[in-house]
Amino acid sequence: MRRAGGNDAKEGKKPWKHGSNGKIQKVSEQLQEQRRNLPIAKGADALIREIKSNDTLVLLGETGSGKTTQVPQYILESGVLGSGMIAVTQPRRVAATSLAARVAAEQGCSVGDRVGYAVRFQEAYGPETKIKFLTDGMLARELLADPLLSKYSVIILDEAHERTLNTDLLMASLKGIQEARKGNTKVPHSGKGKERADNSSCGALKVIIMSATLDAEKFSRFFGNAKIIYVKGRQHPVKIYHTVTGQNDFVDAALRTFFQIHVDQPPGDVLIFLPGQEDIESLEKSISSYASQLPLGKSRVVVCPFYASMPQDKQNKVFSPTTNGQRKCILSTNIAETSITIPGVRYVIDTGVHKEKRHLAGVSGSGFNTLLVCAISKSSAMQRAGRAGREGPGFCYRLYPESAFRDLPDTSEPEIMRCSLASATLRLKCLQRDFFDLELLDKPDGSAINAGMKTLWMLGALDTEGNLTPTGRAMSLFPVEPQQSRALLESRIHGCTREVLAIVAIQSASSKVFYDPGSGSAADSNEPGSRDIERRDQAQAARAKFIHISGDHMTLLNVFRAYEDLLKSSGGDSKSAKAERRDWCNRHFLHERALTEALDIQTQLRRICDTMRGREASFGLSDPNIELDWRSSVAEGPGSTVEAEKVLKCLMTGLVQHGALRSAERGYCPIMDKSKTIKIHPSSTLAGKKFDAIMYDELLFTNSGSTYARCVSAIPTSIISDLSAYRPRST
DNA sequence: GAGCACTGC
Repeated sequence: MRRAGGNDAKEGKKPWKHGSNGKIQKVSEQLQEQRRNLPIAKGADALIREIKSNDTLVLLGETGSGKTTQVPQYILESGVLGSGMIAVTQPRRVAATSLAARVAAEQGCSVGDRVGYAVRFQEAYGPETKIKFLTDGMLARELLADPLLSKYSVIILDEAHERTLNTDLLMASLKGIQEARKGNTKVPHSGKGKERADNSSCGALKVIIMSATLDAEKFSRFFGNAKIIYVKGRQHPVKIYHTVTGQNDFVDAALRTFFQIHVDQPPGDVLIFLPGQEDIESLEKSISSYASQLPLGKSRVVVCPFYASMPQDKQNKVFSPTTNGQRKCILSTNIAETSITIPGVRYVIDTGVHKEKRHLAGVSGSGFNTLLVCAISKSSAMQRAGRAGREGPGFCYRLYPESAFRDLPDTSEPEIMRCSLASATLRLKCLQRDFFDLELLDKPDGSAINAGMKTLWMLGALDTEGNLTPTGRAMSLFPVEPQQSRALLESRIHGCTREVLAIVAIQSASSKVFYDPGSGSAADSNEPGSRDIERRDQAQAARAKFIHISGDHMTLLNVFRAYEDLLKSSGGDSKSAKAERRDWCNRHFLHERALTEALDIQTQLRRICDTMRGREASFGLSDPNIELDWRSSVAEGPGSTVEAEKVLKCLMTGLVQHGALRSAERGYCPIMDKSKTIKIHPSSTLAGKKFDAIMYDELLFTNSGSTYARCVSAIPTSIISDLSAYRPRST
């Protein structure tokens, strides 16, 4: 067990943890009082009766009902639990950790004792833990090691309406697990029905699906008409306005609406939902410029852009209180819709659009992604409006007519229908299941399922019959995309695991490494235009020293190495060391968050390599004498041509489907779909350059109408033939 | 020459 350290900063003071005994008692009484006043508290006894008499329940609770914090405690206090644990899943890490802190406080214990949590890189639970908050991805991983989830007596899937891929897959698995643990059927993961379950040991499993929207009936039907229980919420009323006609230019409409509010309405901050960075920056400029022309005496406007890929210290501006008479105007992407709550918001302006990423399987498995601006759903619109009513009555201005709202789909399409299925298929194959035999709330198209299978076959993870190979089994151990775990396994043959591991770690970090300055600092500049170009030139110059001629993958390796060197010279957690690292990242226009996350991932992957080392034979990997040792490094050393060639060779085994050849008249053509023409994304170090063949992490089709290859490397001439002649093989 | 919503293992 590992104790949490990182979460304390976010929670601020925790008197119940550090105070005297008397103080603990006092805080606890206040908390108990708050608990008793929650809307769900009135029905607690009835709820427990329902939980006792039903295996599965659907709990439909509005925001502010207290369902997530209270239901696990009711179950714990009612004694229905027995010797097992309660798992409560969340789509997001912050939710899991902060809920654990809250519930531990209400229970009067420390996080990690009776109440704990588990998210990637961070966990706090022990032998005493009865309530465990965890991300849905974490429970999905646990399922691979323990297909009956035998540690748990009750599993609560919270925020089920968000329909994340992992929540959907868990729901499908839980149905089978319940049957198996009752002893009625075979073990759910023996799809072919060979074995009988030895399942009486862990007892029955209760499942509670929690949702905030209209999906309750669908969940209920899925679980054989499970009982639905409704819980009232507690939200302040939000008055909603629609425009009379549709708006062509939502940025301009948002600008005008903001100033109407600013001039006519009483104090309160304004939150504007926009699709992406570009619109946010453009609106930021216009609002700042008009605000500076307002007559003196009118309250000043503080404009706060807010999107996930913004540096952390700039994000913090959103949470800092304004001085008297100022009005904050937050320009945000979807990040403020669910992930983060911003205090002080009284007015919401909803453009009605967002950016949506979608994977298209395409013909012949030539998958590519789209990132397009499109209309939101009704539940998104309601969620956005609700952001104005967190602290008091609020107002929501929708920049579309009421008729347009009525035409919106009820909910957005579940992730399972929009993403690549390769990774999920690999996990299912490890449980001897697949998408064809799995009962799901929504089933992806056959073409999407087949494309996922084909990818795994080309990587050598499945054989021609679709059965899991030893390579596939080994790949599944790594919490990264199959393309990357495949490259990692290949690296043992070329003796460059250290290098490939670093690249895989940085690739799978969630935030990007390079920071592209937009107009971020333009608001306080007199000549925004020239300032922008200057900053961009600075960024390019700072980046130049990392560039590797072969392209983005080796460039990422150089960045990662430089950061590792920096850590060696100024390691430690001292204030000055941290400041030095932050300064270094800022000077080089790098996101420190991406680099620290990559370090965490590197550590995690190394640990998995360590557990596999020497056990290659047990995975059936060919030539068990070649170990997967993360210390093995290219003998010729960093910067050598041999190094780049070996590393790129490994990466290419993962990117076999992501190669393109240059045609004289049309730019680059993907080998999987020669009818298509693609460009190298402008963010790439290879943008505008010409090579015979390239490989890339991803193809992205955007509103500009072009398809771009992102994260691109040139394929060394010596191995171009490997690409077209590729046959799946095992490592 | 031109651009990358949000999560998660």
